[in-house]
Amino acid sequence: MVESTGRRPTIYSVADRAGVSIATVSRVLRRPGEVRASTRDRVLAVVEELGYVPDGAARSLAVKSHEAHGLVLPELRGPYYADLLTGYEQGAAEGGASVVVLLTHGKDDVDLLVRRLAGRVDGMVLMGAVPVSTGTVAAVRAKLPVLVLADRHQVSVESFSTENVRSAEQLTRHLIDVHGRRTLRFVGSPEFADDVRERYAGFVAAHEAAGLVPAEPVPATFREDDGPRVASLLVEDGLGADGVVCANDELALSVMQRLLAAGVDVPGRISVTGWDDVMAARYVTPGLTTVSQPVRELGREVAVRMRALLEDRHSAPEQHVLPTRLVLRQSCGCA
Amino acid sequence: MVESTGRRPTIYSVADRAGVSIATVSRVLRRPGEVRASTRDRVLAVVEELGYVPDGAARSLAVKSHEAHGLVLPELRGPYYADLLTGYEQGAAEGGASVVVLLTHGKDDVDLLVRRLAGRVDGMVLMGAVPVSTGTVAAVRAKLPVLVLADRHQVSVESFSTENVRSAEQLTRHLIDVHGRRTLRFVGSPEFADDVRERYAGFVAAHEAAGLVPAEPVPATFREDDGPRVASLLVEDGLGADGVVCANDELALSVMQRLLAAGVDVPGRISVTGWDDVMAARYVTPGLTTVSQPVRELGREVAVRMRALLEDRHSAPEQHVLPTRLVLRQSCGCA
DNA sequence: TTGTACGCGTTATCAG
DNA sequence: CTGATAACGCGTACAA
Repeated sequence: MVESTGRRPTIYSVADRAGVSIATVSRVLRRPGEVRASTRDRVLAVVEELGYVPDGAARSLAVKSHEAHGLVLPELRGPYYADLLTGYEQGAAEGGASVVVLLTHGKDDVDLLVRRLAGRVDGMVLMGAVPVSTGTVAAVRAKLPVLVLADRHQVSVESFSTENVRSAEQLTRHLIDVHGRRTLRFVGSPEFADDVRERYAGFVAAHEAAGLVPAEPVPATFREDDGPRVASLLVEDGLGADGVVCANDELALSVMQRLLAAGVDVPGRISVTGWDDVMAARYVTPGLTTVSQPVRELGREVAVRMRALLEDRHSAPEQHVLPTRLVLRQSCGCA
Repeated sequence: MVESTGRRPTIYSVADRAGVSIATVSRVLRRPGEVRASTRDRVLAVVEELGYVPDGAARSLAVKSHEAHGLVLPELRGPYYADLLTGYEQGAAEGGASVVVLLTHGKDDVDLLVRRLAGRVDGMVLMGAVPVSTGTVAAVRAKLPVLVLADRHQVSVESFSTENVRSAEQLTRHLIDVHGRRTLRFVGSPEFADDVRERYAGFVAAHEAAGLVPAEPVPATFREDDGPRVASLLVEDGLGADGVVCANDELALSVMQRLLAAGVDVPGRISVTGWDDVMAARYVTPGLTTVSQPVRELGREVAVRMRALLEDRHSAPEQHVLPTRLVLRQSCGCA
């Protein structure tokens, strides 16, 4: 086989030019110790000269590994997913794998894309909120290790998440016990995502523990846009509530801003809390009381676990839950 | 429970089970129209039954395309990179390509990783701020199309960026003309990144146009941590300055918070401006005056351009510059 | 309409 | 220490 006319040098081009076989070129790159120094230097010189880089696809085919993980997220707004990706990428990189990101928002053929992705990676991480059919998940699981995040609906599949119920209970309890709140509202749609469901469960638990009756949740997505609607709903309601537990910070910030704009005293008249501890939470006035999740660490741990799974595919599915941390600022009533 | 066996079905398994040749299986998947309906259905049934997904590596090898682009970023903090990635992923997906993300922060072998990545993708996007040697860039460029972002140092390589000089000049001018500021300071290290350099250039230009002498920049990275240092520096300085133009919002928010905490009136005594328009900018008090960049659109346009480059590799390098928008809030002195 | 056979670029085994 | 060669799984001329 002679040099192909293609512009990209192959292992054959290098071998030819260095006067060795392709086996030697491969060895020089993978196990330099097994090659005589003089030969090695000659080959490396040619590699450098030609700018040779092994083709990843061919390599993957030969070693039977894509050296890549798939990470499927709904979107990338807010710090949560970005931090997750950051942590995951680090953990994956430590194992020599790169990360292929698939964002599902705005795509109408998610199932197809996920299936296709399954053919290019060694393992796949699925955010619980991504709109993918159980059939597709099953098909992918049959091919490679799958880890699901922030969704523990199915116990059969291994999952990671941050603690929600107890944190939400602790937060709600704080509002009730420390700040004497009695008519709290929860903002967010529990049926929307598993973590919201758990946060509401904690909200309910705190009420029951205090002998109070929890109110029905005020439906809202994770978008800031819902803030105004919720805020005016609270105001029109004659402000029957004296505290608002929001499913995330975007919602909380937006609601709080509207309340303040309407002349409502926060936290004097009403407490507001969020979830996530975004950057804005510590810059607004009053500072937003919220819950901080170790998202970056979560991402890294997920990656590490994925690497372990790739080594030994027969370990039983585990359910991992990482602890969160309550961040008390001023919006709840704390000094 | 379905388990991943590690031995995935291949095109041969499907062909065998369906009683056809692999060519037919391949055709059914790629050009269904060329196959008789009955045969097609039989094959598809087996595909479904076995959960067959074509191996991406083998496919790439055969079609000579990785169907993937590389995106190399320093990190993922703040909304900039996340938005960029979001836009790019969308644009790439429209062309059927996935995105492999490489984060360089904290890695000490960036050049190696970038070279390796070059073997797994069809094109590569490099953020100007990533610490990669010119030699590596040259080597990668020899293999595949490379697009550089927010760095126009080398005209030979095609680049994308958002407008900096004129926007910074306009912003500075606003502080001078509208708010009567005379002793402005620029916070950020021009030598750190190309876009910071350009923003400082605009800062200088506005001064010259107004017959003022621009002060030397106050060195600072993009990190929030530098805020306190800069703020106390300004205060200790007897607050010789009546305005601070920061290289980005993180810096501005941090500086502003410290100034306010020290009892300094913002914007009464001193104006503060940022760059990027992060979420916190519209929630703080006073609202942060800043510059908004169409980052998402930028990402998408870069992806579209990359796809064009992949079609026709012989177009001359272009320098693309997207317009930005000045966002006036209260921290500059506006009502 | 369907099947055969070869090429894609690398790794790894086994002789030499 | 080095070389020849067989996989790896898929797409596709070319034949039938």
